[in-house]
Amino acid sequence: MTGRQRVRATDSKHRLFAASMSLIGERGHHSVTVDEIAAAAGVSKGTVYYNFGSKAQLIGQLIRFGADVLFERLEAGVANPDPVAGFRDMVTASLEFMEAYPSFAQLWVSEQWQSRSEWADTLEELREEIIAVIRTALDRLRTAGGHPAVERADPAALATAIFGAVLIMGRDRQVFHPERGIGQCVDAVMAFAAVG
Amino acid sequence: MTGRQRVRATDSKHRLFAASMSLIGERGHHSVTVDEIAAAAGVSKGTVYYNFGSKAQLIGQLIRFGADVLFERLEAGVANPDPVAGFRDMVTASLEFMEAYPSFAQLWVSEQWQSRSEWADTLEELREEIIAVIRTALDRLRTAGGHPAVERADPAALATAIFGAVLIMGRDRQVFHPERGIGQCVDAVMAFAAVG
DNA sequence: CTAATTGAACTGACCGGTCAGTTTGATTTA
DNA sequence: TAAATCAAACTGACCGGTCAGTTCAATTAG
Repeated sequence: MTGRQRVRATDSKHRLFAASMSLIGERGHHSVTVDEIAAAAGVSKGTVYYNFGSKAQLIGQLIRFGADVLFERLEAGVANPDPVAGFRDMVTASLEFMEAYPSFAQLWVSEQWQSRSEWADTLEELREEIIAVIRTALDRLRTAGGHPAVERADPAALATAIFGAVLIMGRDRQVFHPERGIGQCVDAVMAFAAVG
Repeated sequence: MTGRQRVRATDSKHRLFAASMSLIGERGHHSVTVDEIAAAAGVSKGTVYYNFGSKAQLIGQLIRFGADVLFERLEAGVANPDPVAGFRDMVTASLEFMEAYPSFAQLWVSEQWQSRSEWADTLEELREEIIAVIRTALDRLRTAGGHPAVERADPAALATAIFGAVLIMGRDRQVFHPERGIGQCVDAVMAFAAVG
């Protein structure tokens, strides 16, 4: 409870978080072992279990942490009074987030559409929230007018398409096209959505 | 090597293919065991190894099989003389394919962006080919004119965005929104791409 | 006859999880 | 001020279950 005791614990947790983040981002959580994570964090295996209880809980906390950061960043986009700029901010924030927390995108892409996943419920909730945010941004574009593409399609389906485009765009950048700048990706999504 | 021998072999292979397809599509290849696949195919475990050599090779053949079918279907879209209709056909064919072979989408989504994957090379090649097909369709839209959104953005990035939108759309349908028709999804992508 | 298949037992590597013991450093005691 | 105490933090050897892959004698089918 005192400050000094927390120093070691917090440090280990952070080291483990960081190690998990990069290892899982690169290779996926299935092929990363707890021993590897511990080694990469410069900590013993026991410490992982002391701090997190299980591999699944470690990943669960990783997801929850990532979700908090993501929504914090998305809010900034929603806050922008200009609908088009707000939309752009939202897309940019998403891609920046994926760059900063690569394992989040990896986990999402590999676990979201699997019923048996440990984190299926958390991820599904999260997905609904994100779709809701996108729909809000689309609604604002729609009421602003001048965006026929946005006005035409089923809002839920359109939001899913945008979500997919951004998610895969971000993941693709990380793995295959690191030379592709975030701006370039944002432009492609904006052009795609014909709201540029 | 003779015809009659192939009859039984092919039958077992098909049964195993079909079983793998649905099990992996539902739960992901990591959580599906060889014993389960054999049982679902109504075949002994030994037969799996007799016919495929290993789990990885079974999945590899699954991927190659799926790829063949996919490209066969995509060709139909590319063949359409009208660029817009061709684009629509391409998207429709992709979504129909994903519906018919759910594990393909599952494998893709969970393995494509992972360096350590057994099938990384195959999947990467495949991805390049698909991006190329999408770019061809986009080029035709561009030369046809009247699609400012398509003309504006970086072709490679735009193709990736479309790829992502369709992939996630299809997977989302399978898992979360089976009530959403393929037509509805196609409309959303077309509206998104502002080529409807 | 031969290729294909069966099924059941077996191997062994891998890996998540455990736990008895050790380290650390702040606090108390004499 | 130095020894004793304490609890949190940490260690790493070890355990046990799981599962891919093997083996093989027996069986079936063309």
